[in-house]
Amino acid sequence: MHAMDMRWDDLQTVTLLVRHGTLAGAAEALGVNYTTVARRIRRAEAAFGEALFERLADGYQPTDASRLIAQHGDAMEDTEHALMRRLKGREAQLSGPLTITAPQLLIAYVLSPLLDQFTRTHPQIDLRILATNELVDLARREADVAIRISQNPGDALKGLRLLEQESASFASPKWSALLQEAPEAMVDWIVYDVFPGVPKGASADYPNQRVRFRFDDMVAMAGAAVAGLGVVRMPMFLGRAMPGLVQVPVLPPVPYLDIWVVAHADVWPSAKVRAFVKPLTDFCRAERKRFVSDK
Amino acid sequence: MHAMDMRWDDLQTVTLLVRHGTLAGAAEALGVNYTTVARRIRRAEAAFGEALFERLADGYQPTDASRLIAQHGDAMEDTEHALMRRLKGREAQLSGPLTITAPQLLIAYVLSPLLDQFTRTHPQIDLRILATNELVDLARREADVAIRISQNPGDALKGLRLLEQESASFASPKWSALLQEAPEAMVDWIVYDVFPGVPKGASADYPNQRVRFRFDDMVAMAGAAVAGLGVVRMPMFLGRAMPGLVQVPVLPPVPYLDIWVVAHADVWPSAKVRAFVKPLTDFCRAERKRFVSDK
DNA sequence: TCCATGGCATGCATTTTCGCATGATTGATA
DNA sequence: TATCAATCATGCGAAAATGCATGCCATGGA
Repeated sequence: MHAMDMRWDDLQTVTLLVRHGTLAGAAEALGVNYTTVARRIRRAEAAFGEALFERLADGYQPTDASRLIAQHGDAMEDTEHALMRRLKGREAQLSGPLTITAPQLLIAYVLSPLLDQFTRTHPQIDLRILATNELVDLARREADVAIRISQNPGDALKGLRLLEQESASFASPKWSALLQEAPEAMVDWIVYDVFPGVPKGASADYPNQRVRFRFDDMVAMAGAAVAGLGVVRMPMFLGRAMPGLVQVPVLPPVPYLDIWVVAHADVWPSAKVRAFVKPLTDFCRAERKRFVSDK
Repeated sequence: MHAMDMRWDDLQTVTLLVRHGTLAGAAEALGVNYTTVARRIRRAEAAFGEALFERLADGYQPTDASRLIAQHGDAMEDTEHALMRRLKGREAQLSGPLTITAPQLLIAYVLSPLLDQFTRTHPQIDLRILATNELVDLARREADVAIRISQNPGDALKGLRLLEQESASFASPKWSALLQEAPEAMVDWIVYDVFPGVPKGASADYPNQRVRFRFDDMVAMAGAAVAGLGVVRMPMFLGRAMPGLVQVPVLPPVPYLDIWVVAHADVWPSAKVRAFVKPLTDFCRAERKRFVSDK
């Protein structure tokens, strides 16, 4: 290690190559050609006077030295993300990008009109929507705002509870008719992977119940229910909104996870976030009845 | 703030420009031409979509945004320094640069033979010596090893106490003769800025003492003493080694600050540091008598 | 008032960096 | 076993970044 003339760009490149393991992976993360990554690595190795990777057929294998670099590079990256969040939070203008994330089904069946309205009100804001059930990392600025179905906002996040909601059992009209005629018949459940087993609180009027399918995706479950494969526990709003489904009394309405809007505390004050959250809360207040059973 | 395509090099450049205030200053710190700094700043401003500096006649004045960037850039720099220390500490080979710092006078009158020997033993090590009384920042790797005159090694540093030493009063032979003949005559002190006032513990045999000069530099004080301007309290080793000075009994030998060799804990294990510290301790043990009064 | 100094902007030539195309190697797959 | 996909190395021309020289402006002192 002689010159020690280290560029921060090269530190970042080493860090990403350790993280991804291949030139192509690191290059994509950096938004450059993979040849560039290879050359920066060579330059870094020259600067340190020490090999940082073993070149193997299936990628670059980090050495102890490069792992040490990556460890510190990760810390530098965390600081960079903190900076970017702070800068985002300072923004006052209602223009430029705003990335939000929400569960696909909430967007598809509930939020679309709000998003339509929002982009009309703020044509200068470039709204990007991540419709996914994955937990996107707000600290790393994968999104600015998240609408989440959970019991609390989470670490280092600020947020508001938008809605309380209930879930109930839904199925095809055919199933509905069958249940009415023959309550003692076997009830086939289609359940969510994360809540395996027959839902708790099922009515005693239906003595025979079993789990027939376990899915990892609610879109697919709803489709299966429409196709008549069984009964699905789902949020009220979804069962009511999906054509081809009707509520069935196997599982009476029970409280379900709340719906929150959250952002990193650094980003929360940003004008664009404020401009999004305000109409969102109004919208949810107006739509509240769709989420709970009629009383 | 739109593209947000931020390079770490540019973050570093913004940070240094905030720190130094002028293009030339930041450029020197980066080792590039100042035009390059100006261009990187323009690029960063384009990336953020926001001005980061006010161009004034006497330099670049940071805005709130660039101060925020610099704050995080400083943190990233700290991480970089930590990395460099760790890498330095891992080094096993006895070649390449090693930077040490010690007080000028200690080098000039005591350590030179050791340094001579060290470079003969390790010709592959490129030894750089910062002879200064300034506290160089070992955390920022301004030096790898420091020899310091103080009571303890300091934060986050590892070290060994090399020597205990005493100080006493020294003056020119002329003063020495005068003091012997006329103890009641006025004794002129030349004192160190950091210890203003007549040194504590001065002998009662000399009733008339005053501070005649206050200096900020021991080299100059010693020179003034040789020139006969007064009496100086200085470490034993120095008074004994300086031609033209003799010890005078105004201030009997009293304990003085210890001499330590220290390094950052991350750097301490490095082979080169080990190779330097070992002969240094041996050398100091052999020279110990020069630092205390004959008993 | 004039000049020296320190700081910055701009245009041009050079150096460095980068992306693309090609070819080689490895490991998995049909 | 043959093929395909993924990965890396290398050479070449394009693009970007850099350094240098020149000129401008403000400030402060002689």
